Amino acid sequence: MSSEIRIPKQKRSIDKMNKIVDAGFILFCEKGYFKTNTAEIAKKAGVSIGIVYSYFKDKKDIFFQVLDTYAKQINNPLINAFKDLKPPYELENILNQVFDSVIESHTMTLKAHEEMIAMSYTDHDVREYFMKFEEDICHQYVAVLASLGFQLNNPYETVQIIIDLLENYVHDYLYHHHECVDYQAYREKTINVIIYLLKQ
Amino acid sequence: MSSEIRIPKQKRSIDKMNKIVDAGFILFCEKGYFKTNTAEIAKKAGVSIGIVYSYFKDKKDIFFQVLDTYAKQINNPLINAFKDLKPPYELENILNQVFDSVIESHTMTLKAHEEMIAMSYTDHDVREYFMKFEEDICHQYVAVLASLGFQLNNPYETVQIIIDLLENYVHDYLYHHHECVDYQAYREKTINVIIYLLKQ
Amino acid sequence: MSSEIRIPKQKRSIDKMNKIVDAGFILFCEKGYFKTNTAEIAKKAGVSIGIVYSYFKDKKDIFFQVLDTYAKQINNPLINAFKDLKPPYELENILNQVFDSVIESHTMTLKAHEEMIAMSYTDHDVREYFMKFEEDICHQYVAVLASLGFQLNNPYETVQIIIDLLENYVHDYLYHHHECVDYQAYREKTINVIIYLLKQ
Amino acid sequence: MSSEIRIPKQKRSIDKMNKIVDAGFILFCEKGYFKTNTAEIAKKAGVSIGIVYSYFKDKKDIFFQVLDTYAKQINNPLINAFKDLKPPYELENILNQVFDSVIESHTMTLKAHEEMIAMSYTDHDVREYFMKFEEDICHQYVAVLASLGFQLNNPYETVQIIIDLLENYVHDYLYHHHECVDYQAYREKTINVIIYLLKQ
DNA sequence: GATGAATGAGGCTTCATTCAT
DNA sequence: CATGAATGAAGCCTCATTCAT
Repeated sequence: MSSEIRIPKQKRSIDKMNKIVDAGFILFCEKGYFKTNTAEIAKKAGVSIGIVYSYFKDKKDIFFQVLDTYAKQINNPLINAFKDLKPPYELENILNQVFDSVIESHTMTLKAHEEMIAMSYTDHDVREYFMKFEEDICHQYVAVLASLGFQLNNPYETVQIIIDLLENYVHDYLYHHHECVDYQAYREKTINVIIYLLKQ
Repeated sequence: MSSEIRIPKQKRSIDKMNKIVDAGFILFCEKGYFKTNTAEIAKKAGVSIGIVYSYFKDKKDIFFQVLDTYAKQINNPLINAFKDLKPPYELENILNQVFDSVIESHTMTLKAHEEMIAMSYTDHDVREYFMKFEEDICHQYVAVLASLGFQLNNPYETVQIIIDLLENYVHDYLYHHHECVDYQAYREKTINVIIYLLKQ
Repeated sequence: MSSEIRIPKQKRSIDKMNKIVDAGFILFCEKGYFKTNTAEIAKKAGVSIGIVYSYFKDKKDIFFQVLDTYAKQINNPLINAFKDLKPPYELENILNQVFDSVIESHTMTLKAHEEMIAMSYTDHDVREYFMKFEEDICHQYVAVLASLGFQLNNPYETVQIIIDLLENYVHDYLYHHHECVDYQAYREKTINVIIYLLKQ
Repeated sequence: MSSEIRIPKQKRSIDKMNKIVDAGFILFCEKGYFKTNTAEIAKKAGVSIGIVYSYFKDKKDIFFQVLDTYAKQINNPLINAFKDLKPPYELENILNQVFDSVIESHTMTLKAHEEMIAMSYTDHDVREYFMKFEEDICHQYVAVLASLGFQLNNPYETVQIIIDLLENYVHDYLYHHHECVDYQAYREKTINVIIYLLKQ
């Protein structure tokens, strides 16, 4: 009979869980899931291995909690970008703000994002989680765009393309950085295309 | 140090190498690099573990050969798509053929592609390889488009966006398949955007 | 990188370390370093392989700890031999006591000594360690002889020769045992030479 | 039925055997027996692995042949040193010539000697061989000294000590080189002791 | 509850030896 | 005869997980 996983209620317990998740987040980002071991996570979290296994079923369970945390971190900035818009409210300005906001939040979580994707290719459960996450984002975007007055004929498809364009730009900009590419022109072109899509 | 890596010249040796690479390819796609062990690769290739290590320095070396094989598989179809064009030569028709061609070749190698990306996040050498590969593709596209008479103001940036749009579509279509998305409309919209980009 | 080497503080842990070192000591003596495997050491020590690697970085690290233990075992008897001297304090009597003492301590550690030497030929680090050890012994002998009132013109060189003579005798006596040699006469002759050296 | 070991008669075959033994000699000296593998030996000898196993039963068999070769190399110079003596025939001069001769031949074979000793600690057969070798040397020395007119009361024991003194000096001089030792004084003292032994 | 020592299966790799060509 | 590709047992080491204290 293995001991049950504790669901923490007390503040101190929640603190500990968070520390473990944070440690996992950092290490998974730095080294990837398979190259990170649980002892390291425990050490970085400042707790014992035993504690880790009293809050989490196994290593993968830690990963899922990290996923959740990551999702919240990435999710809010993206959507908030629209809510925090500053005038003038023309599309290009809006999109530039969104781009900046996404770049900022990605700077922290890009490696995380990649590790999640990496895992999602290999692990069925992660994949499931990830796809649900992407759908949520998609729905939120559609709602935000509707609230901004855009009446798109194929909102989900349009939003999917826009998200992809945005993600690809940010990704390339932050991480890949091919030498042959002028990233200012790249950004302008991407925004231009998004505007084209939104105006249909 | 001690044991040299054999570079096979004889047909039978090359066959054996290919079998190992193929086995690696399949297993890395199915289970990911870290969940595949060398014994499995040897077994699936129908050879002994020892022979694997006489052709490859280590497990990662197998992965690189798989990368190479994959790169060639994915590379040629993409470019050939333009060469095998059938009339009528209008842009939409051309792009539809390219999409079909890419979908077809990806069907085989999608999982591979994803595993490569996954690895590229974690492993520096793989990343290096992958970025060089992506740049090559980009240059080839630019050349093909030039030969087709397109005079783009920012060719590399435009091609980058086009490739991303294409990849994202194919990727989502083959793998993610979000329920809320109409993939026919998604495709049309994507092609429409690409045409918009090429007409600038 | 990942797994830290534990430095045991608790008695039980130190016991376990000692058991591993002892097991290593015995096995290295019996079979030599290269023919002893880590699983054997663990088994003889009555612990799991894992625990071996939580106390020692690798197999060679075990060897170094064995070296240390051995050095202490061999070192003290040698020097103590002079301190435990019983009257009459004439040189021949003293040397005979030293010979007996060294023979006694060597009986346990001779094979160890040899394995150390063997390793020192092959492994740079072991060699370094061993030479330092030999120098220490040499200095201690010089000090002991000085404290006994011997005023030698070339103390280090004399001591080096004496140590070698002593070691060779003990070694041959305990281990080689050539049939043509009368070991009583061999011993007397050796002591005679040492006295000759000390009287210069 | 494993194939018989070939005993080469033809010149070409003997050449090949010698090449293998030479390669083994060099590699065993450089890296030690356990860190040298048969493929390396074959390669350095310029023959195929198969050839190695047609002349030698196994890896250890190669080692024994190396031992033999080494023994002859080391043996002859030692004894010849006495035969090649140049006047004036006083003892100190003679011994100095012997020392030089031994140093010269050891310079080549010191590492070999050490590796042999190392092996002799671990391997029973090697040990047997080695002890026989040492006894031979001893007998030869006794004979040489007799022919030079020395009438020793315990010839074997005396020679044993002399050989040890000689070996230790050469060994320390060539290999250990402790900083605190003046090797000229060390040598003079050693020769002085040997003379003392021979005059008894 | 908390700790971290302990376990041991399993992964990667080497290499002495054989044998088909 | 000669070759060197092939084998696979065995070695070193890691690490997810458990459990005695």
